[in-house]
Amino acid sequence: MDKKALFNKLVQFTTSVHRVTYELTKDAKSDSISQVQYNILEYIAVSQPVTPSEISDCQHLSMPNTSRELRKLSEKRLIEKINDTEDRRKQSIRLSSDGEIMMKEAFATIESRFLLRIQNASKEDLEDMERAIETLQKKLFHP
Amino acid sequence: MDKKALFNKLVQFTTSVHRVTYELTKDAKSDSISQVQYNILEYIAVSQPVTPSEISDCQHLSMPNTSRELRKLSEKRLIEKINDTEDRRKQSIRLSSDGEIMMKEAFATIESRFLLRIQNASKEDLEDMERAIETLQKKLFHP
DNA sequence: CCCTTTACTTATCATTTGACAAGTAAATTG
DNA sequence: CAATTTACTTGTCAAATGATAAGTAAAGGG
Repeated sequence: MDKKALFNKLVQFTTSVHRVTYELTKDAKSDSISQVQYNILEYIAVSQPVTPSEISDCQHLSMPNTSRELRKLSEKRLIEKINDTEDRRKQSIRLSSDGEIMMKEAFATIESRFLLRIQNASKEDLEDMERAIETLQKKLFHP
Repeated sequence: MDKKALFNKLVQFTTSVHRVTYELTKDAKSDSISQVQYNILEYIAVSQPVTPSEISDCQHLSMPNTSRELRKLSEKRLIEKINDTEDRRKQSIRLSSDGEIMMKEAFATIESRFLLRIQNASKEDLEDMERAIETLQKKLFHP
């Protein structure tokens, strides 16, 4: 098996993944927040509690810009900042109840589109997909 | 197999794909062009010749914004616009020789990082990955 | 206890991106 | 051939994003 050929398949594959991700998530976010703000909320939703530094690292945002966006999300009552009692420089960021509701709705939209996409898949197809995802996650998209 | 469980695996998986894509492509583009401009060039590179309308559709850009970015890329001598002889409203967009060189370099950077990532994969691993990609492409990320 | 580092904030400015209104020119259609 | 549609352009404006300088407050280390 040629590694160059695998690379070319990967390029095509990631293009497909990005396209499908776009289709599943298109307009799933509320109009009241920007794309970057949505990305931050999604990250918080799956990893909470997180610190501003972690958001900065994982979302590839500078600390000043992270701080600004978190302030906006806080003003919109979508997140809560809790001061760390151990290290008072640190903050703990969580979704507020409004934030939880917003993200729950977004995920529900995305999931329903996903279910539509695989509606015709057989039991065997689903198992194949699951195995394929695990293979790639382990052998190619590992950390 | 539970479809909800598969959905959760997919969410994690696409996050991984996006992360690895970021790592492979980070700083691969020249500083002289913006991210959107790079995306357009990448699309042209793999699909040329293309029309401005196709770029607009596939890159999710309005026609006015597509037109502006193509003008900038043209001014930077990275693409060439050729008027269609059949339908004189249409244009055919291709990479210029400078554009070809720029994209060739970018792809070379990305490919070398990819090779580094799979350097320890066995022949069997590579075959597993290829099969997994084909499975997902066919059953999940189809058009 | 000073000095340095870490975590985060504030302020500011430039660039990029997105959106809309209006326009041109060629093709198509009735 | 007039009216409509298609393909693309130009101009303009606002919002989002990115980058940098400077500052605060707490923690850590000699």
